[in-house]
Amino acid sequence: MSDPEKYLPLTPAVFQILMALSDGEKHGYAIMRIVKEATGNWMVLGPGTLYGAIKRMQRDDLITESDYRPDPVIDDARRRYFELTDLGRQVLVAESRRLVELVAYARRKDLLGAEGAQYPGEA
Amino acid sequence: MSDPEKYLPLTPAVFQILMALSDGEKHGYAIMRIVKEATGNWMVLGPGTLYGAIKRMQRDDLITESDYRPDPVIDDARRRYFELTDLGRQVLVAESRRLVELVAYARRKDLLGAEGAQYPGEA
DNA sequence: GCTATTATATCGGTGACGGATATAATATAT
DNA sequence: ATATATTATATCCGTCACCGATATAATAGC
Repeated sequence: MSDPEKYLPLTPAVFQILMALSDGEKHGYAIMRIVKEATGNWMVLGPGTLYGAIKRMQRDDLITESDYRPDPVIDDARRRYFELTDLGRQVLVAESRRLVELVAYARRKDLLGAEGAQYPGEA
Repeated sequence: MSDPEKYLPLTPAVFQILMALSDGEKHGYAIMRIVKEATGNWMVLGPGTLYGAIKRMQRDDLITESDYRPDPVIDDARRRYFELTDLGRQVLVAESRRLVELVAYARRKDLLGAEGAQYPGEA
């Protein structure tokens, strides 16, 4: 029952990979596309970053290789599918909460406008 | 007029140091204490991290050494004071906005409870 | 005067990132 | 049928941030 907090803060690459897997198993190349799309072409994972991170995340039991296979008609034997472990999901939630705290901190420092203030009418 | 976005994402250490300096110049050791306090003893910058980061941030023109001196009665000649540059503040704001986007992304993925939802009554 | 704290600085190990390169299967176009 | 682009995974290596250890010395408190 290792404490999810011990894995924080996540690197941007690891955070995005966990996010990409949060709604179901996906193969490596799909993760690449999703991260690129989710960040508006801002973060582009090269193969070195992607597969290096995947290996470390497996080692740390954040993700695991699943035996999922799509419809054989559209399957591609090369693909390796990965999914979140329970720990991986807990770590992702913990990191998300940490980010919420950072945003609150930034708000206190007046670094963000009134836009999206927690409570309308707030300073 | 270099684009602040080019410096993102910030490392956790750099982000916290910029935050610590956001409301006025401070010397290195004070930054250490503030970061520790602001993160609830969670992030503790050792001297290697602190002064290494400071050197890089000066090189990148995010902070600059100021000639500020406190009341000579309580001054300490050893201290070196640092302050945000205009670029440093812009980068800090840009990073804060990036974090807001990440939190919104996490909300869309249902990783955060209803707690602190942007609009009460929201899904 | 002795000791703890304050304050800055450097060094070296560890590890993440990211470009380059490689290989090959699958899909598309001619 | 064949050439080409895309999909997909994998490794290597240079760079750089982090971070503990170590060092030095001024200041404050006892």
